[in-house]
Amino acid sequence: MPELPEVETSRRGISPYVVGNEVSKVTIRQRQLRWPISAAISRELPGQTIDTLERRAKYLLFKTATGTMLLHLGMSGRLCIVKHGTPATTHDHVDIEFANGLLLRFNDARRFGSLLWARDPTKHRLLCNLGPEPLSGDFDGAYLWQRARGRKVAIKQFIMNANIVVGVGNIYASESLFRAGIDPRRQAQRVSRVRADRLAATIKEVLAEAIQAGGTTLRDFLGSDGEPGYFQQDLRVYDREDSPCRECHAPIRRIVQGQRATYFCRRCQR
DNA sequence: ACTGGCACCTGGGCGC
DNA sequence: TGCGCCCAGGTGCCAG
Repeated sequence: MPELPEVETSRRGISPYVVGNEVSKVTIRQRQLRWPISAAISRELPGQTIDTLERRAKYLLFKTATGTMLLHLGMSGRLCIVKHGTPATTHDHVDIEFANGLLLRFNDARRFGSLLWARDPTKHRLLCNLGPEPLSGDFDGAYLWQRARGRKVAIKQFIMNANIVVGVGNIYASESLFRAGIDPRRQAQRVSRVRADRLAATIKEVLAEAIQAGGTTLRDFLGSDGEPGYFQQDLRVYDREDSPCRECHAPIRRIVQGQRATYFCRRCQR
């Protein structure tokens, strides 16, 4: 589920039901996520209004008058909006109830997600060292190329490093490298200035397209359905091992880099 | 300062 | 049908 486009899709989906509403109750069924859920969540949140719902990297930021709730979906986290009294099922770890009769439910089978409290999120240890947002003006080829000086790590792992740029997950790393025609194994420092421009552009393009596609799944958010998203049909290499490249028909290869699967076309990517 | 490897956790799919 | 194995969209932390 949660790459940056999915997190952004979730943000847009739940925003209308959350922003401007008062929290009436917090129910925590499973406190042990990636880190224990901050005790401050159930202490601070009830009685407060969610003023804004923002996203930084793959974190959702629920801002209130006294602080911010940070929510990360990890690998398997999902959010849905349901009515009060809707029975919880397996892995429904947290409910944030609102005075309007609805509640925000957090479900996370693998429990790699997290729910934390911060007075000032910009100073939080998990957020303060993050790289720029990929869709912002702060991220471009010049920046990417500059940061890659002296870096021998493979370009795929380099763009997945959140200190360099946030939000490029395993799927979109492969997809943007394919579109840029760059071999994922190439050392970061060996990507030319011109191709760094190209790569920054394809990262923005792929993420923007995926948000667009994810946006089409927003409709039945209230129904709490797990939403598949439509970007899957636009994937050119991810999860397509041995299938023909859509450009040259050579078989798509699967390799492992940093214990993660990488998919690419040997002929199209150099 | 970089890099690679491990850790956290559950569930689905596959081969036998 | 059951069991063992591998894989999964993230990312902080550790040792070298």
